[in-house]
Amino acid sequence: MAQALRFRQAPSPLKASCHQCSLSNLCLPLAIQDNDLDSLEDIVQQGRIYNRGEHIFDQSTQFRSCFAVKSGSIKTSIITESGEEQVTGFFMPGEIVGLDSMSSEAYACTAKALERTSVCEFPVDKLEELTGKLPDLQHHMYRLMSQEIQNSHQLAMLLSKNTAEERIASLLLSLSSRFQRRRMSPTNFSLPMARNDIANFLGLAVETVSRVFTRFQNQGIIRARGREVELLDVEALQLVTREFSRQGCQQ
Amino acid sequence: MAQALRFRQAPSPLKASCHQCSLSNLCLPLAIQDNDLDSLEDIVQQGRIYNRGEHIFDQSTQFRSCFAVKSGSIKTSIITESGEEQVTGFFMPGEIVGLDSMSSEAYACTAKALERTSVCEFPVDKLEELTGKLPDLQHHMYRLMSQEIQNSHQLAMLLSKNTAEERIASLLLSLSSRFQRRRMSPTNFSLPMARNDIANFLGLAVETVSRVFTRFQNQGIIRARGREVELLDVEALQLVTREFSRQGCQQ
DNA sequence: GTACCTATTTGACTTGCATCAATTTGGACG
DNA sequence: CGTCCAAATTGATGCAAGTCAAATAGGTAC
Repeated sequence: MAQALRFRQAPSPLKASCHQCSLSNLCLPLAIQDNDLDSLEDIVQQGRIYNRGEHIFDQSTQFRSCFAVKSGSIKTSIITESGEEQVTGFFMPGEIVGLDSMSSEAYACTAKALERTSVCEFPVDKLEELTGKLPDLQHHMYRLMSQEIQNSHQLAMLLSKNTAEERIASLLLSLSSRFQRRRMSPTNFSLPMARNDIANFLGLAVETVSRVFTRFQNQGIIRARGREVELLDVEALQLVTREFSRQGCQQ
Repeated sequence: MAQALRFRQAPSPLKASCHQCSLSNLCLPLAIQDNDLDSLEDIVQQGRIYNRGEHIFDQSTQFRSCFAVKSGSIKTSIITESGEEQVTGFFMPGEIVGLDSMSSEAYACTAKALERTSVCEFPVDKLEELTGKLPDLQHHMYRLMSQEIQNSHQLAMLLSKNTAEERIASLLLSLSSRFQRRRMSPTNFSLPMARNDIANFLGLAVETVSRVFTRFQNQGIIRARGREVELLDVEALQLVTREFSRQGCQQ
């Protein structure tokens, strides 16, 4: 049984240490027993560090691996034949990127570091092999993928039914709860992405995003300076996200 | 080796026969070897027949099974706390419903028969057990779920970037190719869903859907009488879906 | 066939957000 | 510290699609 007394020496450069990772309660290790963690470590590769703007992988190149974000953040986007970009998601530490590519030989999207970002790499062939052996891990993979389907449905709903204000309030609250999961302040954080990415993701024009930010600010709901955001009135934000169901509310 | 001479007698009422199913090249059997088909048959239950409007399962009830459509068609939708409905998908024979619920104890959406519909039921606990034993089947599950993520991203893109005409053209073409996969006419089919469902799915008002249909009809691109649709000019439809990337095209 | 209800279509009007245009802010770098 | 370029903001205007309202068509039960 491989547990206890592990020396704090540096791991071999290509092998990640899930045992020591602070994200083990969010990432894949979350799913499995301590004594199976070694077999996960065996297949995980410590990815390199990416600077802002660098691509972790590119749409249409050969699909090899999924990636867990260790630090920093990633945006994924699809490029259409006509060259339009659609941002499909933002990924923060502990979250897994690349699950949407498991249906094909090629990556279905491009993943780009929004800031200085480090990742762990899971080669899919080995990952599939391992999930065949560890039912808990397999179950977790199903959960993750299913969760991503649900997220995407939520996004679709947001895009098809909600106003600009509601979309932005939802995004802020989503980020807030994701920061909170990592035991960071849920009301005081720095947006990893540009206004442009927010706009694209939410199906809005940049100008609209900017206007809504200032409107929220004037209403005293948030305080925003550049990418620094403070949520002053979370309840008000939550109210905004459900606003569209109001019936005859003036103001 | 279980193949050849199978008598055409009725299968036991609760057990489905994947061997004899005409959809075996679309559905789960697609993924696995002939000699593993028996183990799939062992866990599949022949579902009952649902009349139009009946629910196959309901959001927030205990998640037990995924379902393959045998005949007919199904729409899935999410109901928000405020009672709004968002249609998240349409499922035709050979397609699998319920994959978005595998992350939770409860169904993430409601599945409703759009017409007289029969299904096969895959209890998830047994399905997970089986995919642990059959790597090909596991791989196929990953593919299916990943494909559903991609579909949903495509939908999000459609909703956030495309006009009403483009959205409807896309839907018609999607249905067309799905009919074609089943060796039915890709240009002459009957819509399983009401205008209302189309509108909801595509984030439009019913009136807009109706107007676009008549506009397409006046342009000679389609012929539509109620739910009966004939695609008269598929190329024109494809052109419409890419229209938004035009630069300075008048008419 | 007639009555009734729902789905669909058509028309007139309104509006939220995109688009276009012009500043202002902010970060990177010599 | 000033220069330069990209990001963000603010203002003015137009339009695609929503909303409201009414007519028509389809489908089902009696």
